[in-house]
Amino acid sequence: MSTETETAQRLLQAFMQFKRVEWHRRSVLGYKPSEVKLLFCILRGEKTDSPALKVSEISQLLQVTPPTVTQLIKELEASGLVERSMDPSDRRSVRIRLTQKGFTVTKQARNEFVNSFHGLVEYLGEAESRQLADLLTQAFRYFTTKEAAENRPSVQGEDERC
Amino acid sequence: MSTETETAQRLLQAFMQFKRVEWHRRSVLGYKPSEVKLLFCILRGEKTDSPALKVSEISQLLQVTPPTVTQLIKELEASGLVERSMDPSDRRSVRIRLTQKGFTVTKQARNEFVNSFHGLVEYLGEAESRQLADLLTQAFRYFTTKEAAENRPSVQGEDERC
DNA sequence: CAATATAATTAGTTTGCCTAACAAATTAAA
DNA sequence: TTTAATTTGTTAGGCAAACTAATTATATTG
Repeated sequence: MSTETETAQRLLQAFMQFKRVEWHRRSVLGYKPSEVKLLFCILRGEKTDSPALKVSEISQLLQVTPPTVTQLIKELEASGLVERSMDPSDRRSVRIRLTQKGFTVTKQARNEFVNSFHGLVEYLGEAESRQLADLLTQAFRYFTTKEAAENRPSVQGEDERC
Repeated sequence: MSTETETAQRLLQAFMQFKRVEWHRRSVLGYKPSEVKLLFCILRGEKTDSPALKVSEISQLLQVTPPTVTQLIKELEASGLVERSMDPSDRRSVRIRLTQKGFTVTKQARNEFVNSFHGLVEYLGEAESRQLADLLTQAFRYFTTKEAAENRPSVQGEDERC
């Protein structure tokens, strides 16, 4: 077997085994992983001084369909972490922002996550960690462009993700 | 913010974005990803000259619970890709092996996968690909030992995976 | 203004996994 | 040697996270 094929198999193995890791599956502070991800996304969106994110924007950032976002927001609203508000300039749009409680919880969850990744950085070493982040990002690009090419021939743009 | 925290955040970002990549979600040859994974596992198990894998062994290799394996095997059996057979030396055990059709399909699916990873190796470069595989494996170890430590204090062994 | 397009939601489905409860077979104990 | 405990696999049922299709409300355009 060629060296390149062997490397390809090693990579495949590594990805398959890694996919099972539960760093993202565990609930944080009693909220579901998907909810936490949405909270992170909203927090990021609020950093900019533009108005709060719309459902459609969140959908693009998280790369999930609008119904998924609506569902998650309903849950988070019920928990009192986010608020809906109508956009007066386009009353079809719904702006989502964190409540005070939501802000606190999100920050807390973020801390937990970053801390656990602190551990990983210690384990791998600073330089290796950076390299891993870079390589993963490159691999991500490879797969997404490949998928895009396969699913929707000749479509460009919209590569912003959360 | 400290450099280490910044690196931790970069890693976190990289993982979160990568988690969404669909290299594993796409169905292959009309079979569900989870089914294909199981097929790979069985193929691996058959390489050794020991008897065909038992449900419990597959469960350990794939790191899923036995009911999950039973379910998948039921599907694969219905599609005629695998066969159950009783182990005469312990009639509780069920040995799983690929049918001729199953063997063909599995090989084909494997080729598809490896080919797509060929592309990744070309994209990243040989050396970088190897390093990515290594770093992912290390990260995998970090997370699994961490999880093990958190969930079941002081348990060792059984680190073989598929 | 009528037709069409867009934003969000509702309803229902799929995939992948889980836990709980159990039957059958095996092993250990009385 | 029955009885009790354990192991192996299965069934049943459920939950999380995503999807598609259809609906409602609002905007935009011919």
